[in-house]
Amino acid sequence: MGPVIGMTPDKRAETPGAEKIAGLSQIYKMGSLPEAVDAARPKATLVDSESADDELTNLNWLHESTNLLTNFSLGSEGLPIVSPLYDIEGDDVPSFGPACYQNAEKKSATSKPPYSFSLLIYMAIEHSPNKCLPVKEIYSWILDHFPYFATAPTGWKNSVRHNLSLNKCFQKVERSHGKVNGKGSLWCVDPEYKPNLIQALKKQPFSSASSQK
DNA sequence: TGATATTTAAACACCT
DNA sequence: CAGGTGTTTAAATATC
Repeated sequence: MGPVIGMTPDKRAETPGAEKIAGLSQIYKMGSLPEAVDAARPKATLVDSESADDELTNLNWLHESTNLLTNFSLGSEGLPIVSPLYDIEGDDVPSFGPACYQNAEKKSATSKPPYSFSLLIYMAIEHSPNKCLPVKEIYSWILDHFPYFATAPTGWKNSVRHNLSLNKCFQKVERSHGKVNGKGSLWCVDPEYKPNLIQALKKQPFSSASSQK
């Protein structure tokens, strides 16, 4: 049978800037492709146990973001200067300017954020204190920062999960001992692909919207 | 125009 | 058993 008979066509109509991303597609080709991907991954040294889940609403950066707003720097052309703060090479570099989405955040209050799900997930994970998040927390992060999803149809969670499973950028880390909360695994960003994601983020046209299409 | 990415929907298996 | 989680397939559409 064929359900899925075309999603409401009007959906497309209202996602102006959001579509332009194609970020990953590009990086997939230009970036240093997978190769050693399964070779050695840091495994994300799982957090000890739970300190992760607790804090996740921590939003430390959020505090700053208030200021960031002011601090926010748009590229000369409106490109999201995502990072004067981190290097693509520094594998750690925790700070990523939340400022970038701060902006998007506002616009996406009612409209779809200009980021693909992969990017959304990436941001959520990167902001967690331990760089690892269970799906549930990913949902929360997205909801917190992109209220659009609060009212969006429920399918987006499915999409998030779909992305986690499908996208090589994300790796699952099982909570081996003790299954702590007993709920699912933690997800983190494959360091190998991180640069790619960052690239994609940089490319976000923000909401150059208004003229796409 | 074809290839690839993204999004969305849905079915299913597994686990708690 | 129900609900959440994770995987997979499929189709429509956008972008390169």
